[in-house]
Amino acid sequence: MLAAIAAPYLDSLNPEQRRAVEHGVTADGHVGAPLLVIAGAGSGKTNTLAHRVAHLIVNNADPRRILLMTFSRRAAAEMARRVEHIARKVLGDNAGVMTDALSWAGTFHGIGARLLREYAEQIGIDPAFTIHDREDSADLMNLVRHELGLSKTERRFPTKGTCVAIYSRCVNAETSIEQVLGQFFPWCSGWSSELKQLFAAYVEAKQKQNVLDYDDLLLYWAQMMSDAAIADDVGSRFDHVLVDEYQDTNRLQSSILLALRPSGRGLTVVGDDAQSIYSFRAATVRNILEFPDQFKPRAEIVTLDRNYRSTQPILAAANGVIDLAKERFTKNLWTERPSSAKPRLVTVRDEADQARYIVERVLENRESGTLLKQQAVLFRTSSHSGPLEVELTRRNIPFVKFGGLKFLDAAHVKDMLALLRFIENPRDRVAGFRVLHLLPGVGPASAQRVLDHMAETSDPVGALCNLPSPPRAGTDWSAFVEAVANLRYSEWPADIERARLWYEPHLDRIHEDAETRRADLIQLEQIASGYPSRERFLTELTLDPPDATSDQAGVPLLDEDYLILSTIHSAKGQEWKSVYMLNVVDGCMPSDLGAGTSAELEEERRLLYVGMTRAKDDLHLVVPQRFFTHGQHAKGDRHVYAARTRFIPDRLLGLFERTTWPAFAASPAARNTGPRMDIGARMRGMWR
DNA sequence: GTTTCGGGTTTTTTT
DNA sequence: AACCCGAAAC
Repeated sequence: MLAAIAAPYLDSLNPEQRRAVEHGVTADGHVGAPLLVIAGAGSGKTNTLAHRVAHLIVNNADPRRILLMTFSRRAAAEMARRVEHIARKVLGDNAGVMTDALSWAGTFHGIGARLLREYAEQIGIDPAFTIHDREDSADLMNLVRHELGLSKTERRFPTKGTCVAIYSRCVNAETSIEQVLGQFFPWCSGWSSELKQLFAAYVEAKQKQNVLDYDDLLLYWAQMMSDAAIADDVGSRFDHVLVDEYQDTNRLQSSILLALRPSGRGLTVVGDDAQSIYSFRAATVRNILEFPDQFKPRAEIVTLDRNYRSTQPILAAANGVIDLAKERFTKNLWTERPSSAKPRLVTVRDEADQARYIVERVLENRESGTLLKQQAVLFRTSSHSGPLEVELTRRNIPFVKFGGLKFLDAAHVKDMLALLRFIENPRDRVAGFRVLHLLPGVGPASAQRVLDHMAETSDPVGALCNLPSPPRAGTDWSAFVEAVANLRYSEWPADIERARLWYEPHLDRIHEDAETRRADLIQLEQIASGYPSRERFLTELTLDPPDATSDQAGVPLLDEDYLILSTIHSAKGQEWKSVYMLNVVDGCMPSDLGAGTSAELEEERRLLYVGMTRAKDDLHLVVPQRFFTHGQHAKGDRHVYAARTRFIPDRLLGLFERTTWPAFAASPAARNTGPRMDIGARMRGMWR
């Protein structure tokens, strides 16, 4: 066994990081025993993983045979960039060539899609499948539900979204309907036989239409691996498999991993049990906890508990929060970054003051040299940032928002994508339905007839061309057929412009604000021109949608400065100099929807922990006391009083600096702006 | 058959 | 408040 090349680039690492990087690496291509890295928040996890990959490459591992799975494609790209940077120190200019060959870096879903297209023939599927996102899946579920007559039951049947959620959890958690219903959807437990029937029909519909949903990308991959010959073939393509954010993977993903490397040799997983926040997606922290014992000999465990990100007071507060968790975590973080400034727990009157407080602090920071980009506002739920967005717009402060509504969720963007998908895969009924619906005079019945006709033949587009116009579609029909026929054979990326030209009249007719929407479509066209083919564009856009929205139509230019707004979920893995957390009150954190079971509550606690540990120097938790209620009882200035989050009980208060803002309103009762408490509203609220 | 209107229900986070 | 579904009007 050849000793590994020990290079000076490892000198910057601490002993534990170095162990994680060097574990099982030798210069002769030997593949080491499995490795689990427990990497706390801010412990240099990404850096360590990047060093490990670089170290493998420097020691003659073939980068084309390294599989690197990350949580998002953005994380994969960042990893590749860092690997090249590190490898360059040793390999010089060759490093670029080597790391470009790091072509198997992406998400589980992305890698799955790629492998499935490649192995399509062997497993009997058409490689030209299209991929349904969550909303498409719900739409198809709805169509199927309708066909089965489950939409007009005596008792109300679960909504399409709920059906998809149940289905998805069964698949991803590898458990039965009964178990899933009992544990997570108790109000639907009377429907288990109907749901089974529905899911069977749903699966059949997907197959007929040659579409896969998100879950299928994992499920088909896992199933494919149950064939020994294929599993061998796929497994033998890779010498090393590395998985990041392993705490947020589900059972299905761990099955895939195990099938890929049954012995665990060459396998590295990295994660933090204290940061698991995706259990709503069936992720389970048991994956990471049980990982070592899946193999014999056991996997090596390396724990990174030194935090390089946050100051000591910030870390102390975050540790205080997570210490109150029901289960003990595998480590406690420590730091050597002293500071006298405790994180602030700021009480403000209402959400408007909360927005003003943050804007003031943000501008103050910018005055003293902290770019907007180095500051972030985090929140539990996308809509929480509404009042702040209004204030930022009013004061002309640019911002980019991550999480929540996506560019691709806009109806007009979906329309365009549906048309392209329909061209790509004419059997995709959800896409076809959506496109046909755009034609005036065409409703569900006509659309269904057209799609049925197409489904019967081996040449669906040909059938479409020969079909008579539905009764009331008029001249729009021939324009549509012509557009489809032309697009079928046109060249990428020219077809997207053609598609837009066909769509624009409909856009004008359907939407009042056609002008702003048109700008989105032009932007979509620009995004599209960056992809080599229609198939790649559709696949990658579905699996990795651009996740930012901003006050401007497009994403701001890279050199511009802007404030970051993000859901805590989307803030995963990131860090900022200053972090502000909105609505640190019970009902928002924990979300009152997520406070049902104890497990859900614990996850909400970890969510607060994840948010707090994003901060390097400066952390503000803002607690508005009063919320104007919206929704059903949105009349007049009805409001409710909120309490500080239960995750920061009195005994943790010493870890924070408590302030009230604005400063002169030391006690809310001292304000003469109205009664402190609307006791009548509270009493009435008890019975709603 | 399609569109529009009204009443009842839902409720977050995302690949 | 937004959404979904069913029923009446076009």
